[in-house]
Amino acid sequence: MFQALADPARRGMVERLSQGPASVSELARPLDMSLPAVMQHLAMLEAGGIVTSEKVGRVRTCRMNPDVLSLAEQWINQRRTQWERRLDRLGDFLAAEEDPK
Amino acid sequence: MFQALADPARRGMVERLSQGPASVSELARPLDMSLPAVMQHLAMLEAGGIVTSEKVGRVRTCRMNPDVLSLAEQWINQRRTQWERRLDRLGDFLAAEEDPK
DNA sequence: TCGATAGTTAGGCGATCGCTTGACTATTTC
DNA sequence: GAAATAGTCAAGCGATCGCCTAACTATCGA
Repeated sequence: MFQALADPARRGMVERLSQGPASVSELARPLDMSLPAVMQHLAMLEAGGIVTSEKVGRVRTCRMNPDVLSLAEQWINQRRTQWERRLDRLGDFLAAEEDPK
Repeated sequence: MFQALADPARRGMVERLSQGPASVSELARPLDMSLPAVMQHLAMLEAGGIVTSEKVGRVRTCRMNPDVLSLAEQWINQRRTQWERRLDRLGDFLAAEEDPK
């Protein structure tokens, strides 16, 4: 699912979708790339759960799924804060060494 | 840099590093994988700016860089909240339609 | 100084990625 | 119902990924 965010074109699509649903060709328009290529990217975003889509008539409408994004966000946040807490404890320890009582 | 987080082995390394610096072989130990493979993963983490390392004597010590992680976190957070704000506005709009004053 | 330890370089190999073109299938719209 | 529209399937191709082994270098410890 980080996999899905690994490609710039796909991140572009997510940016577009973050401001509202879009059809496949709308997603494709700014992307200088064939439609099938866009579909493949879309498939990866769907595989990662970041995007869902449904087809009505001949147009497929894609929309973002914030839950999965929030999961990714949490994962990163946990690693980061764990590291930062560690730095803080280290700082405390060094301060205590330097000025014991 | 999302690229760097795309592989499970690398995420494992980041998890390990989030609880403190480690040598290359410490990172490799839980990973059922040859040392050169670990080095390649490490190189990608460094390329993505997520990890830095320095060699003293014969051991290379790796540590996490929270800044870049925080950047990724922000990117995700922005897309997600933008989408959620949109949903809120839409909800308000629908509520207003249903009960106009 | 000799051997063990920690890491590095190089080459190779199969799988996946990112993209293309060409052909085809549904839906509108006129 | 013919032509434009919106999307899909399939095959193929070069580049990159993820992994390996083999060979090598640089330190450290006894």
